[in-house]
Amino acid sequence: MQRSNDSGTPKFAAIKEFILSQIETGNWPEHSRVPSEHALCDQFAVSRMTARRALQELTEQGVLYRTQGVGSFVASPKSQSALLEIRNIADEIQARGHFHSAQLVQLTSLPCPALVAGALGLNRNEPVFFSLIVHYDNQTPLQLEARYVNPKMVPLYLQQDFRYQTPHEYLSAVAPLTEADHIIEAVLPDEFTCKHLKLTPHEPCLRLTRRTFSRGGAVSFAFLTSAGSRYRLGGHLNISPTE
Amino acid sequence: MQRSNDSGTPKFAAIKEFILSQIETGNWPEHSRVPSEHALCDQFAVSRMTARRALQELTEQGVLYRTQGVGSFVASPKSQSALLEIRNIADEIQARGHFHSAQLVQLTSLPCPALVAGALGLNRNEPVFFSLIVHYDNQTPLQLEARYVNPKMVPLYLQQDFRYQTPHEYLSAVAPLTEADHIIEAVLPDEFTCKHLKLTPHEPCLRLTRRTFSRGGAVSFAFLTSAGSRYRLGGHLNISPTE
DNA sequence: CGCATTCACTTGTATAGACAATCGAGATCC
DNA sequence: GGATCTCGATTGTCTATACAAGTGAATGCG
Repeated sequence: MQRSNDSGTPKFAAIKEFILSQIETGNWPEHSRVPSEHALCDQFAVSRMTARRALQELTEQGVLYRTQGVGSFVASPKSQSALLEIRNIADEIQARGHFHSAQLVQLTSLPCPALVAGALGLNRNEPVFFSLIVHYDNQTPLQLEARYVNPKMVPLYLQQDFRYQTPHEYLSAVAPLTEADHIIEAVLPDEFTCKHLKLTPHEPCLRLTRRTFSRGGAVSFAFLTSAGSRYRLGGHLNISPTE
Repeated sequence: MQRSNDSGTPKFAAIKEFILSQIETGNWPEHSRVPSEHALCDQFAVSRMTARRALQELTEQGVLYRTQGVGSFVASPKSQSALLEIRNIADEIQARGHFHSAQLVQLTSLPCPALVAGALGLNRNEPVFFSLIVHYDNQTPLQLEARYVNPKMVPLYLQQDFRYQTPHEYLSAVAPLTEADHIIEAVLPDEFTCKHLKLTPHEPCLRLTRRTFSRGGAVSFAFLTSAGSRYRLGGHLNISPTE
């Protein structure tokens, strides 16, 4: 194929990355003008259709907005929720101007419970990695994250230090997310959850059960319990009751 | 512009509509093969780039899936939750093989509460339509739907009989959905909700607050409270805590 | 039979050019 | 000054073509 380099990266993808990097570093602030299709043609020595494709895809992802006869511009960062992005709780908390910290309660290998075995495609009692973390927003406990991880997909999971990097961050790096299941429930916290989130047993909680997949198969199965807070759902979603 | 007709419809859009119509009428069932780019070129007398664009956009919308070297195929209808589908609770219940019924508790015009006024872009105490409905799955109450509707967008709302047609069905018909906000919370039911959903005050509930828009502006603002059930979230979503 | 090779078909990336539609700014006219 | 016109810049649609890359089926060989 006609490629700008030997790394296998298509040219339009290289242009997208360039534009995204300019936005991320703050060089191109919100609502600032992005080079026109013609300018990108010159800059990257590509045809207009290729430059156009980069701008087009970024527009579909909500990174840019374009107006015929005027130009292309950087969109508001908040609408940049790409396709299968699952946000990192640390990023969320920092985006609100707060301080995120995490307390590692448990990090171990244990025999796989039946329910988890089914979800991750493992055999019952086969070893599975497990982490239990409390996420704090400033000094307030916000979320209890119980996560089972498939050792075949992520063999070095137990060696990580999750006080400095969330499991989500680490897993995103080693096993890029391709798919996810979600179930959301309203539950009352058990004694253990009450203790870690400093709740009373009558405060309702949202529990999000999330199973993530990467190219090779099921990666992790997580229970994210949050103190009765409100969550905004965005993106293209459908919501259906389960049996 | 080079156009296949004088209606102002671009050629690629005409091809998309053709493909969608074949799928909707059942002519092209799930997983069946869609004409190749080359075949569409001949059929519509367009260049390959134009035929390709139609297939491409339908793929991005989840209507088709394509594999290099193999072909393009009709995707599963369930993943056709494409852009902004919000399911109808009656359809959901019937999809589970159960019987849906609805009890109309209240249907009236009332002065707009402040919170609703902001959400719908109305003035405080200006009249707003309000409906309160209990949805049953077989004989079990499943969801309490409290909905405020913008009279400017849907002037005939109060004339409908919501025992036979859900508000969602009616609104979809008269004001096609273009956008929606969602907030999900875990709450304990108030006395009124307990009564209608036959709950005890200690059973946690999921409350989905949904604001819908059509082309002309905000259409409705609904509070959907469900007895502690589990909800499956699908589609491309992001979930973020609110302030 | 089992295996590798070849080949046709399909999708993916890219080019160079054309005309259409829209907008904004500057020039022109009254 | 204010309204109108023109024109350049920019994005939107489309063509015709080329080569790359993946798949699957047919073919040929040992």
